[in-house]
Amino acid sequence: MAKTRVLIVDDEPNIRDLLATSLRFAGFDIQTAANGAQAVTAVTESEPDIILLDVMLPDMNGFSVTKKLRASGIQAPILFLTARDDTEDKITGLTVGGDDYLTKPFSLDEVVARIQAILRRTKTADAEPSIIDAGAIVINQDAHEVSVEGKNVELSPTEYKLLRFLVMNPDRVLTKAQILDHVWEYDFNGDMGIVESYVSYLRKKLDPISSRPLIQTKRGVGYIYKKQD
Amino acid sequence: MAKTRVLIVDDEPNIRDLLATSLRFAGFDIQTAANGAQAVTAVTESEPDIILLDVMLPDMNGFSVTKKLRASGIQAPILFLTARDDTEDKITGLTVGGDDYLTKPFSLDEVVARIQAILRRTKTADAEPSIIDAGAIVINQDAHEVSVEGKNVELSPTEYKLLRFLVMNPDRVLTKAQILDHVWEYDFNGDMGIVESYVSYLRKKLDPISSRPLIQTKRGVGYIYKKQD
DNA sequence: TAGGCCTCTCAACTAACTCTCAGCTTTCTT
DNA sequence: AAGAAAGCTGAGAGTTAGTTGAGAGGCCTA
Repeated sequence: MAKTRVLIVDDEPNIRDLLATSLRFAGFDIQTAANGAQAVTAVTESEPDIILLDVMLPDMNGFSVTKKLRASGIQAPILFLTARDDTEDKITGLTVGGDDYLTKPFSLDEVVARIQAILRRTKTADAEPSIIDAGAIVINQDAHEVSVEGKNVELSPTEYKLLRFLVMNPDRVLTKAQILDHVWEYDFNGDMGIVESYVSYLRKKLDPISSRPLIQTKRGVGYIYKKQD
Repeated sequence: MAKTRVLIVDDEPNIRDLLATSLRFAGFDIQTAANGAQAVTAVTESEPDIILLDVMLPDMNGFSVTKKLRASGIQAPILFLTARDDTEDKITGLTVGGDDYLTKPFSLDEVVARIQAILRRTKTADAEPSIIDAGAIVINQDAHEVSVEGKNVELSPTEYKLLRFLVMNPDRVLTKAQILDHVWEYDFNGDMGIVESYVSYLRKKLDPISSRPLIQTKRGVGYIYKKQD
């Protein structure tokens, strides 16, 4: 299967680069545009499979761009990016037809997860549930549910994202810096102590119902989740 | 089974796009026309299974278009779209046969439901009632009746639509934005607090007669209805 | 025109979550 | 064996998300 083509439309170069780098690494084929006009040009040159679109662009807003794109016959789903405080009025009517939105500042892992969720839903008509099955831990992404050896666990949003990141990268040590960069919002500026805290929270919830410690510490390096012992 | 072909006839590009995107995602094969003349041309090219027709078009009214379509031998049922303040006389006489009408602004979920209702009625001669059977909750769409574990519940129109949307997407978290975009009329521009209010109303009616909480909150994500626990 | 249902808004309240910090334990180094 | 570094965790402050009651206003029916 060819690489999925993603078009990133955002006027802030920082965000654009952050997304481009991160998504390229995640295996996507990336194109970027800094405003609505460029976006319209870009889609005609190479039709993307999905579009990441900032709702507030210098030349036009999300609705106008969407309209122009749709008018050019583009049917690719759109993941809208909005500022936290835009979220009441600006997004209504956006999550139609497989589209979705994400508020800035987001976490990189969340962007990838959303893209995959959208593509899954739009590609296959009747989407089978998206399940990450990694041995002892099974995550149902549609229902946002986690089970350990068959038993359900209730997790807070951050605990969920952290565990998902660990489980999606099994048998690999992830440094605290990597975890911070992927799981926390990109403008988070506390220290890595928070990762330790949340690993602790997870262990407190997971280990009592598991037959073995699930998240292991690699001292001086980071944390690892192993599919089997 | 091949995809159902829907022809959308409306002069407002916004509405056309909204409908096209939404219905395409719902699994229909979409064609569009901006006026009566285009509509007549379109139906001859590819015979639609159902037509969504705005009653007030720039070049001719609903009666004329219908007459022309019928004259070309098209028997597909028509779902008329009318403005809220259009008086009764604009509609009377139109909804003969399997036809029906819907007032603007409508909700997207409602459009899909109506289309399916019409197709059900016109396709199978002896219409068996359309029942959504999702575990504890059973919805009879023809009778607009809801039962929880066999017991009947009276719901207001909005409560009904909200519950239907949740029940038609079981075991999947639906965000407040998705719910707002599908269940509420497309021009609604209040905030998502209303979804919370209506979930609260539903719970007050459903939970007392149910053996388990039916609508669960996924904090930071949305709401979910699970077929079984 | 009054009464009743319905929709929607608002605000108080509650529960849950995020993050920081400090003191503790474990592991490594010399 | 002692000290340093790294990691763990409980407590708590501050914030945010979700729930619910009260009520304004619209619309329909009697």
